[in-house]
Amino acid sequence: MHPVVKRLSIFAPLSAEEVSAISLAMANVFSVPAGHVLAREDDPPINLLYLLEGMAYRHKTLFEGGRQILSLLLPGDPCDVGITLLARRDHSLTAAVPSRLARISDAALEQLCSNYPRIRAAIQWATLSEESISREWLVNVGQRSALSAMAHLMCELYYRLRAIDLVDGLNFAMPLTQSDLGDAVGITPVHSNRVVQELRRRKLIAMGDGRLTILSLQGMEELAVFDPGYLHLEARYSPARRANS
Amino acid sequence: MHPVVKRLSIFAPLSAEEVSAISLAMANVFSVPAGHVLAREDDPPINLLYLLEGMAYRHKTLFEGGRQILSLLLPGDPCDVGITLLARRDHSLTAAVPSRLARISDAALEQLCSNYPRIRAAIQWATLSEESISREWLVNVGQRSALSAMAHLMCELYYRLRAIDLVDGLNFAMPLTQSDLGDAVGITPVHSNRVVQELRRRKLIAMGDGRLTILSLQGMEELAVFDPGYLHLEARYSPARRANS
DNA sequence: CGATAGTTTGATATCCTTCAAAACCTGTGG
DNA sequence: CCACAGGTTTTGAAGGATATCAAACTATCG
Repeated sequence: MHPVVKRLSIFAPLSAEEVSAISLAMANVFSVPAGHVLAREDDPPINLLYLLEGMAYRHKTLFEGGRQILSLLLPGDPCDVGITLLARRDHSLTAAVPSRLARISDAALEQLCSNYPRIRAAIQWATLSEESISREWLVNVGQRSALSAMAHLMCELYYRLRAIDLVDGLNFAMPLTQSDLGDAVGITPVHSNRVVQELRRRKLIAMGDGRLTILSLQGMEELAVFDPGYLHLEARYSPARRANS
Repeated sequence: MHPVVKRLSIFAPLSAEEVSAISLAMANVFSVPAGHVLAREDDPPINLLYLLEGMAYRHKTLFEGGRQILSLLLPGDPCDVGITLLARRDHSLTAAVPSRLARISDAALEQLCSNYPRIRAAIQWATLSEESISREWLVNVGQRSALSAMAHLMCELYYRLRAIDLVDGLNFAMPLTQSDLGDAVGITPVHSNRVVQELRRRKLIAMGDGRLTILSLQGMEELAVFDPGYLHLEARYSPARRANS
């Protein structure tokens, strides 16, 4: 299934017509190597991208070398919805692994959305859930210990990848270096390494070769005090909700 | 001028008709006392609010007492655009001071936006700029020292309030307690106090009685390595940009 | 006037950073 | 096949920033 369809289907099932409209709109596909900078801070905001395969991250780099990873983009995630309303980009976007993306023009996206209101809603929903994830990251960095924050990040990745069928049991592709992980949770690469080692020592994870295995999901969730609600992955139109309205 | 109009006018000047349409749509006004919880985590997302006067903040509270303030809302800021697409709220919203707000139904807002496309764009822009601020907060908490982060937050407040004409020179209303400020930059109330004292000692700020004065904007900006670009407050349709397109 | 919230202070503990270097891994060119 | 370069992981030692704990002080308010 098309990655974007897969992603948006979490929000609401899409009709065959909607599915093919999406595939059609995402025709302009290209590939980039690992480390490729897709967009740079201060660039004029022209690219509307959808990640199809691989992984990318938003980040900001500081004065004296510090770097903060702001969010991780997984297959099907929209990269910069609506960004053309801003005068310039406030952060960069780079591919963490060799990735495939689709470029779509502002106009074409608007066309797609106005033809298919449910697609508009689904894309808005995807954007809202990315914002929710950002908020949780702020909690991660501001309130949790390094160990707990790292475990939390790994749990998040597991749930997000599982939702788009990209996990194999408790094992999944995780191409980020320990430095990258550190930059995501606001710690030093050296400390990131020690944290990863501690997780290994506790038999909670196994990691290497660009893959991560969660050995004890329960153990990780307890350590992180992880509650997947913020990912908004439950079916939006669940029976429980329907009963309320 | 209506606070929402003032806020949205930063994006683009609004016609008299658009101005009165906004005022009309925001007719359902109510007041809340300081500390009033406007919406709670896990609540069903029904309220669409606009802050008219005062100050509010989004926050998450943890297991064992920790609290992270996720963002500050100033007059004219939309509170929860689009949130009805989510099954439940992932964070709480509370008023920091006695505040006035407008409640507007999902349908009425959609009506307003579809009648006036420029208003839709302006609201989207306001949402995008709030997201940008959130990203900078992540940098604040993850990468800057407590002193630098606190200075950064104060600079941000100054610029945001200035943009909506709520500063008096370098002095403005800042009703947050030192604890609140600490929860915004991810530090302890005790440390927050020491940081504030250090800023005072360096003659960079004066603070008290619910007001903050920046004594040296340059000094604060240097300490924070502050660049207001992420606030996206420059006129969107500036001569410089027009020349490009 | 006592109660409650916010601010301030001091002493001590701990988490995380910094610095420096070694070990390891992978791809490249000779 | 080896040597080498560059990036990543690992280790150790030491310092610094922030947390924690406990208590005093200040202001505000009914």
